[in-house]
Amino acid sequence: MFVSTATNGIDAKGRVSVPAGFRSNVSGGPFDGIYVWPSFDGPWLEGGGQALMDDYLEMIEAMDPYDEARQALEQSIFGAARTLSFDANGRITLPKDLAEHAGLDGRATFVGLGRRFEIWNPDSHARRATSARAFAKENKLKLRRPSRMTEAGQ
Amino acid sequence: MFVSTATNGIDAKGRVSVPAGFRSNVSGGPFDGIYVWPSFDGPWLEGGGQALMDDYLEMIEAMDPYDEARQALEQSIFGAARTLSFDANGRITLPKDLAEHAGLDGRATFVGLGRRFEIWNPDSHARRATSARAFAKENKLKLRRPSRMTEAGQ
DNA sequence: TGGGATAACATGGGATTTCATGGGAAACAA
DNA sequence: TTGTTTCCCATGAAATCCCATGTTATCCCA
Repeated sequence: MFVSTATNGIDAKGRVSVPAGFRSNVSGGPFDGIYVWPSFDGPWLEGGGQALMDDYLEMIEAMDPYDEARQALEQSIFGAARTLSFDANGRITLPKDLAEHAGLDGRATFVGLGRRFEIWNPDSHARRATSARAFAKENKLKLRRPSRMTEAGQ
Repeated sequence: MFVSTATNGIDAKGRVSVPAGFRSNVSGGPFDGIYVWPSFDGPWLEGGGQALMDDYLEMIEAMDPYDEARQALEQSIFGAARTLSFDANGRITLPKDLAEHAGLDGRATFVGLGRRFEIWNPDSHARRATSARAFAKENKLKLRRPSRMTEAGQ
């Protein structure tokens, strides 16, 4: 599971260390790296490991092949994603266009979100974290165990 | 899995490099190349590796022998597909009629879509990608985990 | 429980390989 | 022949690998 938040430097070659906890979360499979793509919701990046992409593929393939929403999601997730593999020290090289989309300049903040994670400009993330806390406080009652929601049917 | 988008040049001989990530995705089998056919949905090409064709074959064979839809699919996919093998440098030679169908002129954009990929005219693809992003943003809620879709109350 | 030893992590820079691309020669077809 | 296709080699740019280093966290043992 991706948890916690860490900010690492981006060097002149565009390389940035992926937090060690994130790395151990995706290790084990044949692909030693992560998938990253621009969020279509705003100026940050979305990411995950092979397992997340497999989930997305399954979800998308459950949709009707000629559903416009399916084609848009395929394009915006799989078409936009990059496979970024780790070097010997656990770094990835962030492509310029991705760094640009997220407004990254020298530093990147990795935010663990369970099954996936996000990469933010540190300043933008600080602002967003503040409002997210307020929002979480207002909505804390929505936190329910999934099993509770399905008990009747299972 | 086919992911990410890349644009490569088509030279005077009709040769175009297949993105390295796509190549490694189809390597391993006896056929070192890809299958490509004109989309019956619009001016672009569809493609995939041996695994995709095997999947299509299985799906089609599950249909009734004289189902009109089956015959249309057989004709449009297996009948129209070409086997394009890689040269020593990972290029394929695009047949003229395929390039024409997709309006390719000097450059070709490969778009990874998970199990399959598409080949586009770069300009057409740029337009499509823009509208797809907007559409994906509006329809992201259609992405549901399959198990959740069967829950009572949803 | 202190404090030194050890390992893990993040970072920097140079060397090497891969990748995309171009063109020529040889095999083949019409 | 003439045009086409396949194979082979060359090249520049970009991505990747490899080694070195400081700093922090963890371990171990008295």
